[in-house]
Amino acid sequence: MIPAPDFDLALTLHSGQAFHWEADGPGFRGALGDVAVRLEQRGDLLAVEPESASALVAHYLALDHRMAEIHAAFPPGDAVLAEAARACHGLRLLRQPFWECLATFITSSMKQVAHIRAISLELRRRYGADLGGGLHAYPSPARLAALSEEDLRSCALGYRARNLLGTARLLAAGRFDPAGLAGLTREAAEKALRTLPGVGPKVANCVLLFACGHLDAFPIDVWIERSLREFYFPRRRKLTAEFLRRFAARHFGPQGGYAQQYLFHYARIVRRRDPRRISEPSPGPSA
DNA sequence: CTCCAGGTTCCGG
DNA sequence: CCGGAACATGGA
Repeated sequence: MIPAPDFDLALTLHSGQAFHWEADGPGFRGALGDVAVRLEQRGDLLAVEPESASALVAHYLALDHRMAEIHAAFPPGDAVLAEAARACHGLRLLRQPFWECLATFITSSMKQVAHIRAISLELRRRYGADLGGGLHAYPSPARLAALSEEDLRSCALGYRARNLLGTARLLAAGRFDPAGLAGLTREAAEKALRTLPGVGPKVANCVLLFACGHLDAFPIDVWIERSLREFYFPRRRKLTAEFLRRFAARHFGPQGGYAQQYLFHYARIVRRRDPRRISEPSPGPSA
């Protein structure tokens, strides 16, 4: 048992950061890197099996993030963000292993969350180390690099197969060193990541936020774009990616990553409740 | 059947 | 620099 105040395990594991956790009764099972663990929340405590993985789990779940300070740094007058943050109480930005985060988000483009999950689990099952109990580690760059594009396409990867394979081969060959990102600024790290095939601004920022600890990273996907458009710029004709990026950095500040994750998840919650609440990108009351 | 999904890349103006 | 289109697959 480890202390986990202001934390919501189910919310965190279902917030679209990692895609491989499986419900197991009131708890969850999954691979944390190459360690199989079971997690179960009991109030402000977290039961971890095996107990020897407790420190690993606490780090992965970012239980040390000081949420009060993070929320205090949000723009004071932003009622939308305050509402989203309230709805997402207990959500943490994970510290995921670099490679599986990068790889899963390369496979995420133009895919629903359920599809990303299916692809991730299939890659693990076929090519990942068997951890017992039906759990598998994410296959290493070297393992994937040895496969053919056809192997990957048969995991329902579609056109993403080429990108995943290309990136896996660059890492396996030592032509791209993840450790080299550690000392870089967010901007420099993003630039380096974007040299990889299948990694554009969105995927790069996901990796920076969910794996590299850059809490100012702000991935802009279709959901965030809709939210920003609807809540912050309902009357503006066109919103370029660059404009939104600058706005987010200025408005949400150094903890923008948390704001982003709250807005992302909130938009999806609201949409489930009422599909018309978050509108399509088409502007204007002409309908 | 049509539309869309946590985008990236390439191409023509 | 900008808008558009191609890219695979499956669920709603």
